Amino acid sequence: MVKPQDIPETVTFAKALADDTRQRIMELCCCNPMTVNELVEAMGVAQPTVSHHLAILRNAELVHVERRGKHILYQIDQQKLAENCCQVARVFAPGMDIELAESES
Amino acid sequence: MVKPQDIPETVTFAKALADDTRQRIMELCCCNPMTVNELVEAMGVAQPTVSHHLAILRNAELVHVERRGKHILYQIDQQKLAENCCQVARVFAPGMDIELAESES
DNA sequence: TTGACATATCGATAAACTTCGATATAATCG
DNA sequence: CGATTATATCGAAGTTTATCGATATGTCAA
Repeated sequence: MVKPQDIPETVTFAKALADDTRQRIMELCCCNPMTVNELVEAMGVAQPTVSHHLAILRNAELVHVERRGKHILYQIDQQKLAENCCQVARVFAPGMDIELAESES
Repeated sequence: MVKPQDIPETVTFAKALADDTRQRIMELCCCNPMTVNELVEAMGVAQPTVSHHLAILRNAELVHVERRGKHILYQIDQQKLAENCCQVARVFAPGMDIELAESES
């Protein structure tokens, strides 16, 4: 129910990435948690717009979401993101070997 | 200069991937060259539709194109595709180490 | 040349997506 | 409780995108 089943994961992933505003949001919260308002202020777009993009990233399961009092913290799920990148490479470039090694945890 | 604006490469790449029809085309020609007609027959969509998607893949520089007499052969540029995957991971998941090693050459 | 085949481009249509103002929901505080 | 703050959802407008029929371009063969 959470994920429409006909659409391959690689398509959901690519669609989630396929917008400049979304990529800018992703860069902002790739390495530390950000509230929606912090993202709004950093981005210079309306709050519903940021919420909309965050919803898409949530659906693609590319972000950690954590309620912290009044605020909600968003942060990129780097593991998921990297795994999706590897999956894309495996499917469309099977002749290349892509390895995922965590640098720390 | 081949790339028009200040749209990041990662956005062009993600947009090129962000369609189911296109991903099916990409799977068909990821490992061996295919003519447009072969793709049309395998896909069950109209020829202009396939040409349209191939143009998008060309713009993203994700395919090799080779004229072979009357036919034009398309094949995924696996190297480029894998490099783009790595770039996406580097930008949005810098805490993960992604390595690209060719399995053959 | 002409004709046949392969692919690209054009133009129209419909569906999907982005954006934002207005409003609803949820949590906190007094 | 009511007021305030933070975020999500709704609805509309504008933009982009996918699709396909018609047509143009390019290539080969006779």
